[in-house]
Amino acid sequence: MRHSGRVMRKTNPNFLNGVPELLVLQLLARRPMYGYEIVKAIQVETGRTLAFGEGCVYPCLHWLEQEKLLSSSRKVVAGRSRNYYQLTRRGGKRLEALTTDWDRVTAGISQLIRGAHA
Amino acid sequence: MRHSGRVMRKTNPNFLNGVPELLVLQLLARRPMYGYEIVKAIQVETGRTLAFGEGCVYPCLHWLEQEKLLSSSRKVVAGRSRNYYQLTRRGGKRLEALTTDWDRVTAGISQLIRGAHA
DNA sequence: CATCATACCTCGCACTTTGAGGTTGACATA
DNA sequence: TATGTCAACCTCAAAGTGCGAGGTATGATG
Repeated sequence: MRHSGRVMRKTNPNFLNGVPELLVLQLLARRPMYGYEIVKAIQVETGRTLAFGEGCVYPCLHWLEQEKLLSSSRKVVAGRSRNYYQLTRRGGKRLEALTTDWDRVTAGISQLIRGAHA
Repeated sequence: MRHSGRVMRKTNPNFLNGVPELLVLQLLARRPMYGYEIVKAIQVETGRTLAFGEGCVYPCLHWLEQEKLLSSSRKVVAGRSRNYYQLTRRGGKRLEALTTDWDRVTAGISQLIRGAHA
């Protein structure tokens, strides 16, 4: 992910890296969530396979918001202040694109692993 | 991949990174190949989805050999000097492990993407 | 003989994640 | 009321990774 406002990668899609971005967008497509919640959700919903730390997720959220893929709103729930993030329309499109990319990448790798009957 | 002889990562498996290592080992499990050939093979056999450059593959090969996961032997074919790499027994075990990891990771991510009916 | 493709290699840069740190406020318990 | 613990946010240095561009040398093609 280009936290520093860089360009899109040319050859390989941002994957094999940008996974956190995909997961965050996917989770937020279901319902608005706040950062801390997302960190936990990634652990739980991947069956403990993945665990991206806060130091990864928070910067990711900030960058996504800056890019207008997410919008945020502070809410106080149960005496706690939370910053809820929500998918924008652009974010939705982005999610679609990333999901397609992910599918292509895994398909490609599977193809090679399975022995490439091509 | 730990080109600098580092330790295994604690949380997330080396994937979403170590993909090149997986692909290289997998290709060599089929038959011995030389570096340049591997670079091209990855492009072709993933259906142009992935393209790891020589600057990625060569260091990877060197590291794998150093770790005794591969062995190499120079051969002259068609007037060209080629360095053929071959999987060692250790390399085979490593490949099994990495494949398992890869399956777990993709399963985890798919689970989250598909909506986690857990 | 110039140019291209093969075949090997290395390095620096940019990017990403890790892991550990810090802050604030709520709530429990002793 | 002190202590601790969790929720919730945040940041940063360090380590890991791949990209892209560089470089060498040989053989084939025109």
